[in-house]
Parts: sequence; C-alpha cells; structure tokens
Amino acid sequence: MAKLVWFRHDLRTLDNPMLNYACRSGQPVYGCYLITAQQWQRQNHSPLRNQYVLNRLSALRQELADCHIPLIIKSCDDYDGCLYELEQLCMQLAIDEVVMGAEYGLWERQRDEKIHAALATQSIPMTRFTSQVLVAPGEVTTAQGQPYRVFTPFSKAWKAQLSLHELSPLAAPKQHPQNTKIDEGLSDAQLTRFAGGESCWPVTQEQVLNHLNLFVKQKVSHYQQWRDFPSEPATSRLSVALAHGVFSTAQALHLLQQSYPEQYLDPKTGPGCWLNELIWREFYIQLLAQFDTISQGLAFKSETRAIQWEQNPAALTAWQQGKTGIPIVDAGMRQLNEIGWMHNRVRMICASFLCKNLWLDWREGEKYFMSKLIDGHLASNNGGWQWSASTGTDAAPYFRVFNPISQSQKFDPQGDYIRHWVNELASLSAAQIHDPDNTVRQKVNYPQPLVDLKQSRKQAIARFAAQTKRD
DNA sequence: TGCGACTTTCA
DNA sequence: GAAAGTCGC
Ligand SMILES: Cc1cc2nc3c(=O)[nH]c(=O)nc-3n(C[C@H](O)[C@H](O)[C@H](O)COP(=O)(O)OP(=O)(O)OC[C@H]3O[C@@H](n4cnc5c(N)ncnc54)[C@H](O)[C@@H]3O)c2cc1C
Repeated sequence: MAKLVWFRHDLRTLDNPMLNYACRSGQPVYGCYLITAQQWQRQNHSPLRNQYVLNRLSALRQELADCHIPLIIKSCDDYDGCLYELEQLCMQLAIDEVVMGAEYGLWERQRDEKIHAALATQSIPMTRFTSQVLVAPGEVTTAQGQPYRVFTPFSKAWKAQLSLHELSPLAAPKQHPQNTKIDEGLSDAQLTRFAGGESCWPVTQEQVLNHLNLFVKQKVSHYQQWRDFPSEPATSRLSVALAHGVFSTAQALHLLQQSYPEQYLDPKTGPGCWLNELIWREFYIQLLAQFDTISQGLAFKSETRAIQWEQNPAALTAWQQGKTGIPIVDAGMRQLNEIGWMHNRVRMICASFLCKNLWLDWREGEKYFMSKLIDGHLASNNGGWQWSASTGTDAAPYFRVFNPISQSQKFDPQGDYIRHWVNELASLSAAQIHDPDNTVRQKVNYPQPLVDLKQSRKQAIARFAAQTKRD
C-alpha cells in the first residue's frame, strides 16, 4: 500500500505538511498533479500563468526526485475528470490514502467533496491539510464566532495566533530510493512543449528561496518607504511563487522573525509592513473560504448588488489595451499585458479608474486581470477588485475616489514608470507626462482622455449614494 | 489610500 | 482673502 500526494497550489517540497505526513507512514509515496486545461480556460487563467505552472512542474519533479518521490503528471479536461484520474492512480499504485492541501474556492471545495465521497466508497480516506495559509480559514473568529470581515482585527487575531504555530519550516522528506519504474504521465519534454517556452519568473524552489532571502536581507527594511513607487524595485515580486505555493507563509515569516525579531510585528517598520501584506493575502483567502458569494461573482456588500454598471465595449477595450489617455493607467495596463504582473499601487489605480471613472462592472476588470496575471488568484484578485469597487467588505469607501493623475504625480513623480511602459510618452518631461496638453498628445500620437475625471468621479459618488440610501 | 463646499481664524 | 479646519458624499 502507498500514499498519494495530490499537488495543487502547494508546489513545493519544503514545509509541505502533506509530503511529511505521507512519508512518516513509512509507505511508498507518489506525488501527482492533474492539469485541467479546460477548467483553466473556463476560469480565465492566463497563458503566461499556464506556462509558469508547466515549467514549475518540471522543476518540482526534479526536486521530488531528489527526495526519491516520483511526480506523476496527468492531463484531464476539468474537475470532473480529476476523480477518474485519481481512481485510476489509486488502483494502479495500490493507494490507501490520498493527501492534499485544502483549496478554498467554491468549485474546488465541491470538487474535493465529491472526490472525498467517491473515494470513501472504496475505503480510501482523503486527508486535507492546510498548505496555502499559515492560519487556516475559521481558525480565528470574532468574539461572536463569526468570520472576520475587517482586516485590522483579523490581523491582530492572526498575529496572536502565531504562538500556537510552529514556524520553523518542515524539511523536505527523504524516501528510500525505489527501483520499480512507474508511468509518470506527461514527460518533461511534453511539459516543455505545452509550455511553449521558458517563463521569465524563477521556477525552481532554490531560485525562489534565494530571491526570498535576498529580499528579506536587503530590501524589506525599505519596503514601507518605497513600496508605493512603481518605478522602484521595492516590492518582493514573490506573488507568483506565493500564488502557486512555491514557498509558504511560514517560511517567509520564519525568516522575518529570525532577521528582525524586534520589528516584524510592528506594521510601521519595513518587515512589519511586509508581513501585513502577507496577512492581507490570508485575509482574502479566509473570506473566499467562508463566503460563497465570492466564488459566485456577487458583490460582497448586498446593498451594492443592484448597481447598474455601464456597458461600453469600446471603453473596456481601450482600458484593456492601455489606450485610455490616462498615462498612469495605460502604463499599468501595458505592464500587465506584457509581463503578466502589475505593481500593486498601479493595480489599485487601474481598477479604480475602470469602476469609478468608466463606471464599468468590476467583474469585467477582475476577469481581464485574471486572463493576464501570472499571480492570478481568485481570493486576492476578487479582494483587490471589490476593494477598489467599494463593493467589498472593508473596501475603499465609495466617496474616496482616486484621481489617477494625482496618484501618478504622487507615486511616479519623475514619470519614470510611465516612460518605461508607454512608448509614445517616453520623451515627455515630468511636468507634461502625467497629463499631457492636447497639442503634445497630438504630436506624439497619444489619445485624449477617455472620460472627464472630475465629472465621472462626481457621478460615481452620486450613484453610490443613491444606491446605498435605497435600502 | 479623496475632495469640494463650507466655516473659522487670522491678518 | 489666505490658510486651516470641518463636514459629508
Ligand atoms: C485590483 C487588484 C487585483 C489584485 N490581484 C491579485 C492577484 O490576482 N493575485 C495576487 O497575488 N495579488 C493580487 N493583488 C494584490 C497585490 O497587488 C499583489 O499581490 C502584489 O502587487 C504582488 O507584488 P509583490 O509580490 O511584489 O508584493 P509585495 O508588496 O512584496 O507583498 C508580498 C506578498 O503579499 C501578498 N500581497 C501583497 N499585497 C496584497 C494585497 N493587496 N492583497 C492580497 N495579497 C497581497 C502577495 O502574495 C505578495 O506577493 C491585487 C490587487 C489589486 C488592487
């Protein structure tokens, strides 16, 4: 009899509770990953993200091989196909337990429930661990026993919970070498072919951990000061690795704690501010796990669900292509389109512009981001969009509307970020670049602003006021 | 991590 | 009449 570890969003060998549990049994251990291409397409996963996953799987297979654990990679259409593949594997490999890290989207929870029930009829237990977050959804609750809906109290409870958690990361387990040859499914050559190239993002665990180490040692102290300036390389850019579980919150936190024991809990310091961002990620994940409306595409605040958003395909396309005539928005959208990643400050500006100034449905923005981001993750992406749209819990108040040009002047004062991503504006001065004069726009062939910022802001606030009063 | 309308304070 | 403060969307 053997154990099967099903990898999903925890593509690592270090600090992996499933692997450790399976290996402690003393039985043979097999890893598996199921590629569900149709499902990915239905959920708008971006091509660059798929490429990253496929590259990462080759690397993970090597890392697992160092532990003498084979990684079987199979392809099936969608979540329904997963059950069949798992049953096949259980039969072929004489599996007596399937082990996995919990996933929190509604469809993923339903899939896992189905599989759990089906395997149970064959007396194969399915055991779920917490692998994506340090503090499991529901582990901390408000005094009334409710899930937290507000970030600050959640983060306090989260930190208070740390004393109960072992932070020193689990080592990668080592199995005895196995001689028996098994069918590992898709070969590395096939993975490389499907990936269609090499991801620009680090794919090995070693590269990612080096990057994490370097960030914590050299950059996190200045994080608080510089994180909002998109032309500064001040943020960790670890979201891609975190979204796929190449390392855990505990691994990052352990480093922070070791390096900055006096600071890491204080959000006013660089390390403490960065930890807060890791907690934001866990905050949104626990919301996703405990409120089905997020997976169902409903606004979190019910009083905002009746809002009639504009239907304007031309404006949506202009926004998507980075041709809105608002330089900072266009720079952000072009960064997203080109590299599948956007700086957080600019994500907020682009999202706010779509919802508040263009009055387009935040779900259109959410969908488009998901179709381009490599770090795309339902919990954080939905969280970010509902924050921006003021439809979320603990969101930006509807009357606090960003002015993208003031944001641009404040956070990209020299215009370096804009110059880098918007070619037409590369030669403009800092005085012109945030909102060029008509004549300058014509000269460099840059569009006029798609909307009047002042007027659209006023209208958005009025519409929200009318909507929320109605109840 | 908002901003305009309005009031108060000071010269 | 400028600057600083307060209010409400
Ligand atoms: C509209 C919108 C959509 C977003 N979509 C996603 C998404 O699909 N996936 C995603 O991982 N993040 C998303 N974010 C959050 C944030 O923009 C990115 O996590 C961040 O820009 C990643 O860069 P970094 O790794 O350099 O972050 P750092 O500043 O170094 O932060 C460290 C880590 O903390 C987490 N984090 C940071 N900020 C947030 C946040 N606001 N919410 C949740 N987690 C956070 C990320 O995992 C990040 O890697 C979105 C934000 C907005 C406003």
